[in-house]
Amino acid sequence: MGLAKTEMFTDLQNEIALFAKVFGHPARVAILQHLFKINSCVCGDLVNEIGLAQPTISQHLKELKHLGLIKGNVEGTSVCYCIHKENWTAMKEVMTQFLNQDLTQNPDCC
Amino acid sequence: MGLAKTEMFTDLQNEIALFAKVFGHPARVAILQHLFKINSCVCGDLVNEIGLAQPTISQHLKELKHLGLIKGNVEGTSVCYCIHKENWTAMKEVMTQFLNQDLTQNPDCC
DNA sequence: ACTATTAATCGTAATATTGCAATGAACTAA
DNA sequence: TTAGTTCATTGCAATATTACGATTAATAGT
Repeated sequence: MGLAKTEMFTDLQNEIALFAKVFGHPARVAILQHLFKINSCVCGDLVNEIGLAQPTISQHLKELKHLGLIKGNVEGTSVCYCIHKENWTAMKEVMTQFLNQDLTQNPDCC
Repeated sequence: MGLAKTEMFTDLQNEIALFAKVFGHPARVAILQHLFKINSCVCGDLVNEIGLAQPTISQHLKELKHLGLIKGNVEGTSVCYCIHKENWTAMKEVMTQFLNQDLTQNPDCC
């Protein structure tokens, strides 16, 4: 199949899964880390920084942009990318709530 | 290809990606949320709770167990699953650091 | 206009993921 | 032992993802 049955889950569950999925590839993790690290926005330096071909990086950037986590600005022939701060913060809120579910409630059973 | 070139990324980047990947499916998100919610540990109630077939749930549980996020105990004919608290906390630490990268540093560029 | 540069898109091959029917393994109860 | 229950595993079909060469589109410089 390879097809997630999203209709049987809540909006929140699907939202968490979508965000998590985009972090589920080390290249996208590396791209985001680099965008956080570099003071100015970066364009195709990412292709050199990360060792993947230009079309591959472009594809990963597209996915990140599609989820709203980064934004890109055309500057001449190059494109400048950076973190979309508001959306990142909103995403962080959702993911943090998921990660911080209460562990103290139940005694260990297994 | 369909094959992530993990060797060109850091251990941390790969670790984040692996954790994120397992959260990248709503069924696994739902399973974890249910394990957090239910006071006692759950076995095949998950099959009823979530609307997927038994082999499918079993496969998702296997992935969660493989990453160490849950543990399972055989109890007669049924198997009791619950969150692996120590590992969950360790994972949360890694993911939280990734999510909490500093946004205040750079001015918006785009 | 011509060329170079940069990045998106297209097309395609290789691999991974998802879902389930069928089966198997382990235990329980009679 | 036999039958029933529960869950894991196997095998397979459908779909998704990843990666990149080739091409295209847009801009800049000459």
